Amino acid sequence: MTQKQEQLSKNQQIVLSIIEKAKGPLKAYSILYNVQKRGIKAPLQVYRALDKLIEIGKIHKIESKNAFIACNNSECEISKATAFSICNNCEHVKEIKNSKLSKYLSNFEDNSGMKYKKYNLEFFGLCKN
Amino acid sequence: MTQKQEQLSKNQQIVLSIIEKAKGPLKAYSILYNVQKRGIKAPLQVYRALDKLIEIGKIHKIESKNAFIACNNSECEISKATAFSICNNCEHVKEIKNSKLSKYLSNFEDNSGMKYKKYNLEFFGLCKN
DNA sequence: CTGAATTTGTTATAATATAACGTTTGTTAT
DNA sequence: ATAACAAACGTTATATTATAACAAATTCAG
Repeated sequence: MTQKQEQLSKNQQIVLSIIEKAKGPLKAYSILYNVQKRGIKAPLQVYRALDKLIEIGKIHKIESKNAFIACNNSECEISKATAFSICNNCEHVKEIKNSKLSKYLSNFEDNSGMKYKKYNLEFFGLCKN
Repeated sequence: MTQKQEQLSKNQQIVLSIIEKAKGPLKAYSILYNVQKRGIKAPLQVYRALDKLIEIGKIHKIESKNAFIACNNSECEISKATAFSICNNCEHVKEIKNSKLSKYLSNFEDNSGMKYKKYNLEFFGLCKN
């Protein structure tokens, strides 16, 4: 039956732990500098780990910032419905958990008849500053 | 009173016309190759025009593709509420005009109390292929 | 006209991301 | 255990996307 082990590889663990410890989204090369002491030397090693972590939903990419953040949604296995709140002033980013919003967007259909399998939403504003 | 002229500069016109003629989103360097015969030689000239065109809402950036598309929303003066439909297969991209959706998102508030001034939404799926 | 702001042109470089190779490790079926 | 396959690794080079810095030209309100 082959119970799939779904265990992260070494590089994936290293990259994930850095992202999870961070207070905000991290850029790929900033991750790279942070993990060089742990043996990861090349951008590609970071990008490969990032790709995998995104694929399994452990992290998300903030497209408007080219940065990566840990998933804040405990049930998120595959990230196909993501929404973020981004402060234009302090750069703070937070994943929005809102079941009404996610239901609304997951069920959204426009007149094209196209059925959407995935969405990414980024809100911008100012937090209390 | 200074009726602001709001006329596009030469480079801005050139870049805009290329984007408007295109069937889909264009990448910055693809725009550059397309306008070299018209005297624009350097990436920065393209990026500056793009920045301005985005600022005044004539075009939008598709963040997940690093590509630029003409605004499809005649009333769009400043792009602070954008939604796109993206086909994962044929790469077709279309701006979604849906007043219910835009109202819903423009009025969205989460528990953080943060008021959002801008959003960008990208839907992914498959069109008829 | 004049000063301020915007746009331009140009060179160089920064930042982000992937191609192509061969090797190593992990998993599954026999 | 071991062969076969898939996944992850390491490495070098390079592609792609975007901005810094500076000086000159243009536009425009007063």
